[in-house]
Amino acid sequence: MTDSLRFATWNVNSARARVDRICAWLEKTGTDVLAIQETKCRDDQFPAERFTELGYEVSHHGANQWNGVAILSRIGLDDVQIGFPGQPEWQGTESVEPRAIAATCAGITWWSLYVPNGRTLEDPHYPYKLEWLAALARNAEQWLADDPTASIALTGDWNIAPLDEDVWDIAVFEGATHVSAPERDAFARFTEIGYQDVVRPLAPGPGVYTYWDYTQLRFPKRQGMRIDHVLTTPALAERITDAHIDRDERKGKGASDHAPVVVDIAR
DNA sequence: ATGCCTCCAGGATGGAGA
Repeated sequence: MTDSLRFATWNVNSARARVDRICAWLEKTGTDVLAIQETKCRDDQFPAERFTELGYEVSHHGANQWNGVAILSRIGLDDVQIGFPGQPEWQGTESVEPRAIAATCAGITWWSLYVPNGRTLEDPHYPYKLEWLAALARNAEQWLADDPTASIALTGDWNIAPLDEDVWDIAVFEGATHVSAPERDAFARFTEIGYQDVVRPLAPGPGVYTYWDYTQLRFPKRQGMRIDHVLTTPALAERITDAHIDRDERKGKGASDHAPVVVDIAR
């Protein structure tokens, strides 16, 4: 029993291809709760037993080979929420994509979010991304209004670099998604309603990233993006004792293109 | 050195990621 709990979020880029690495990482780091994005599988394909063997409870939400989110917890996993009220549907479909799941673990509601990519500024996925974020913000604002002392974390792959220093060369991203003003405004909305980025103060940039493209030697060249974030309510922010990005996990054969983002929370 | 992309479905190669 330590005096702090370890929570994390990680876009694993396939749960099935990454399960050995995920298990090794959980054991090595002593992580209590992990939000996973891009599991890329159906519920029946998710390697849940690999995690239950290690003492974790598991909740997964997936539909096919795209998206997919999960929560693992070894300190209790209650009140699972699949998606959020008003979560937009992708156009032309009648189903909501599996991009959001939450569970309450030791009194902390930990969301695993996979924000739509956007693709290009002209693509229909771009307004979808903005609508998705606005709908999430409306819920997040209401949760805090309902209980100003709530311990809620919005974690995952936001697909937004909030500051110019969050990409290795802002000139390269001229006219691209992830850095556009509407996306940054959509992200800033969460701080306006009271949520705080609890990682940046403890892992300041420049040159601090959570994602490196597989191509063009982006990782060894240190050419990455900070697009995975942990935003919390004020009551939870007060309990953060440490935070870091586990850059080493991006190394080696079989790595995800994202690194885990880790937050330590006082009991 | 941290190293030239990887995942999925399908059964070849193309879509998606960012």
